[in-house]
Amino acid sequence: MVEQSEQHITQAFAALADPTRRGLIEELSHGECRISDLAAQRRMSFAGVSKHVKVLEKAGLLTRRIEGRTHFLTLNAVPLRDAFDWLQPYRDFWQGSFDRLDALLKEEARQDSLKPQSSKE
Amino acid sequence: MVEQSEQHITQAFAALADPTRRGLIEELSHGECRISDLAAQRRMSFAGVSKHVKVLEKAGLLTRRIEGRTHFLTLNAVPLRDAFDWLQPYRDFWQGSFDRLDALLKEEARQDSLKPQSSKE
DNA sequence: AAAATATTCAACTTTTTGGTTAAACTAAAA
DNA sequence: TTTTAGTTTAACCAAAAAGTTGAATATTTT
Repeated sequence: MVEQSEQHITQAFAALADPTRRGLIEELSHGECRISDLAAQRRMSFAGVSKHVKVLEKAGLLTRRIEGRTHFLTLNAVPLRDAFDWLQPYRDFWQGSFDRLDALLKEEARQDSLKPQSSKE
Repeated sequence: MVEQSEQHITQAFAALADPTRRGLIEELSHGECRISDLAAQRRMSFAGVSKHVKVLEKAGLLTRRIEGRTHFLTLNAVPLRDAFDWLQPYRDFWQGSFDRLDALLKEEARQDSLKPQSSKE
C-alpha cells in the first residue's frame, strides 16, 4: 500500500494544478451549481467541463446530488484543508525567505566575482 | 497573456502533486543538499531525481548553487506561500464542512429512500 | 594523463492529462 | 409519444509527465 493519505494529498494538489479546476472550485464556493451553469461561462465543451468535475469529485472536492436529469454540485473543502495542512509547516520558511534570498544573492555575487579567475578556494 | 500569477500557482501546485517532489521539499527543509544526497535514499535513478529537481527549480521552489562539479540546492518556500494564500480564503469552508457534510448525508439518505419505489423503471 | 565523481542531456517508452466530437441515456415537457 | 434538456460515455488525439538507460560533459583526485 502506498499510504492512503499520500494518495489523497496527491490527488488534491493535482486537482488544484489546473486553472480550469481552480475556477470551478471558486465558482462552487459561491454556492451549489448545476454542471451546466459551470459549463455555460467557459468556452470549453460541456463534456470537457464534465471531465474536470469528475476529477474534482474523485479528489473529494465536490459532491454530486442528482435530481432528475440535473446534477447539483457542492464544494467540499476538506481536501483543501489537507493541502493547507501539508503546507503549514513551511510557513516559517517563507517568512524568513526574503532574508535568505538576500543572503543567497550576495553569495552568488561572491561566487561570480570569483569565477573568472577562479584559481582555487 | 494568461496571467502570470495563474501560471505560477499552477506550477506550484503541479510541483506539489508528486510524492517524490514533496519528499524532496521536505528533505530540503532540513537544510541545503547536494543532489546526490537526495538521490541516495530513493530508489530512483539519479537522472530521475535530477529531472524532479529541475521541475522544482522551474517552479521556483529551490535554488541551485553550483560549486565545482557539485550542485547545492536550497529550498525556496515563497511559491509555497502563494499556494497557501490561494487556499486561505477557503478556510471558512472547511471549518463548516462537517456540518455541511452531515446535512448532505442526510439529504442523500432521503434521496435513496425515495429511489427504490420510483414510479417507473 | 587517467580514473573517478557529480551531474546533465538525449533518446526512448509508457501512462496520464486535457481536450475534442459524436453517440447514448435519462428525465421532463409538449 | 416525440422532442428537448442535462449529462455521461466512448473513441480518439496531441501533448506532457514520469521514468528508464546510456552517452556526454566537466571537475577533482590519483
